[in-house]
Amino acid sequence: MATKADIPETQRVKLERKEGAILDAARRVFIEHGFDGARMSEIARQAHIGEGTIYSYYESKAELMLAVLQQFWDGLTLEAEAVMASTKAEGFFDRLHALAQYHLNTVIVNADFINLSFALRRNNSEVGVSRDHLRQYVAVFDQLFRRGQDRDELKRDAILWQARDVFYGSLEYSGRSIEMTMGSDHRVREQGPVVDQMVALFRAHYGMDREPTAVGDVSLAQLSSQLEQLSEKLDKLTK
Amino acid sequence: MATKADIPETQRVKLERKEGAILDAARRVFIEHGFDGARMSEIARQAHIGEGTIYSYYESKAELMLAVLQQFWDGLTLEAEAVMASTKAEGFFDRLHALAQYHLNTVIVNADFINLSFALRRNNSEVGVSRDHLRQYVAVFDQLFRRGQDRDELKRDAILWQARDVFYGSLEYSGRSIEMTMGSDHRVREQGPVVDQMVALFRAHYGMDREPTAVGDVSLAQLSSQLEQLSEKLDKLTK
DNA sequence: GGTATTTTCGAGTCAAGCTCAATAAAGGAC
DNA sequence: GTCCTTTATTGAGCTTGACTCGAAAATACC
Repeated sequence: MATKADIPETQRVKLERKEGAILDAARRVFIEHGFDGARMSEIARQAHIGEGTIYSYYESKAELMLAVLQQFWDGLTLEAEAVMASTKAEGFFDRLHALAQYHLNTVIVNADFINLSFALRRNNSEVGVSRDHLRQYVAVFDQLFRRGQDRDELKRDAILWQARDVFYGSLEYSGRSIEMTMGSDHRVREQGPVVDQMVALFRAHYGMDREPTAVGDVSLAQLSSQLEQLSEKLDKLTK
Repeated sequence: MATKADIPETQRVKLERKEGAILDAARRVFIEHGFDGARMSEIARQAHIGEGTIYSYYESKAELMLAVLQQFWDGLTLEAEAVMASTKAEGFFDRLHALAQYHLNTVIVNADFINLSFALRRNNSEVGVSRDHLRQYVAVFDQLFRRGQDRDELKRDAILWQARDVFYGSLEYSGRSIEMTMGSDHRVREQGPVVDQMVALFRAHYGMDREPTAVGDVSLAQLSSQLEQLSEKLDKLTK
């Protein structure tokens, strides 16, 4: 098989356009019917090609789904980055709030795709969303968190991987709880408290202690230490 | 079809034994080959029955899988309760540590079953692990948490649902990270820090404020108290 | 022992993923 | 433009595996 570079431009473009049509049709059908419910014949019909043609682009139904999922995760990453870019507020916690809100909603709306991303690996050996795609997505959080540390809004000794696990893990779990306990209509109402509480947890646990009394360069800890030393001196004095 | 109560004891016992054999065989085959990879013929063979017989016990392959999953979650609940019962330490955080360790390991070892529990609902309409089974499992945590509040080890105003989401969600996410980034061999090594950090987070965020020895976490009230003690000492000295 | 009922069975049906030989389209040489 | 080579497309058919169903075996009841 010739590599892409060997094929003239027009041909290559045409092939990629067709591949895109297949991918679009596949995404629509997978979203509507799920993985098992989706028919290859339906995907072919919607892409205006023969059923056999799909198999000259993708080895199997599972690999086609994989391609759809990777496109999906790439889209999520771009959207998350867009959310970060469009957030007017500069502070860490405002941005975290925006990211949490976006992610929780995403998790609920796209629950089936997200589940499939992890379930596929099991069912079909060696077929799973690549680690890189997931890493790229969570990199949005990682960057935000590190920047928060640089700006002294977060503790320096905060552990990034734990914060990441808490953030994405808790929101995913909350999302599942929300969609399990209520119909698809009034989901939005319950998302607020979840996001607020998540931000509150981060502020309390990873945020810098912002005591209003810490005037100048003297911290409360230093004051406390000084007091203890003074107390010891007095103890010696009185004996 | 006659109900169970109408059938004489011997017959009922025999039928339930056969149903158990099917369930056992199904669990083995599902674990080995996954849902799609599992063949109904293989399950029938291992259960020493005809393939058609399965369908007089379970409507479909998906429903059989559902039965296996429910048995699986029931087992998890029992094990979690056993872990709580066998933990010698009475304190909340020691028990939480034990539960976190158990759950993280469970999530890693049974990742495929757990994923399938949520993925199945999507693929096959109306087929999913019942909310009750999941609720029963997380009830172990809920009970522990409430008891911690009763014993004044946890803040009274701590929000149970958030703690639950953080606990199970984060551990599940951490488990996925662990199994994605390393082979099946040395998983145990990486579980320690995850569990420790989870307990530390709970101690800091949900736990009652502790003694003033904690550096960097000194409240104004504590400083005030120290000052008052010092003042008393000075008073005695000057008399 | 005879009959009614229930349970078991596996060959057959059906549906869907996938293959492949035939066909069409495109590219290149002259 | 024509011939030939190479590549892309196609859908009828193959294969596989979940599921059905009529018949037979087992069981219950009298």
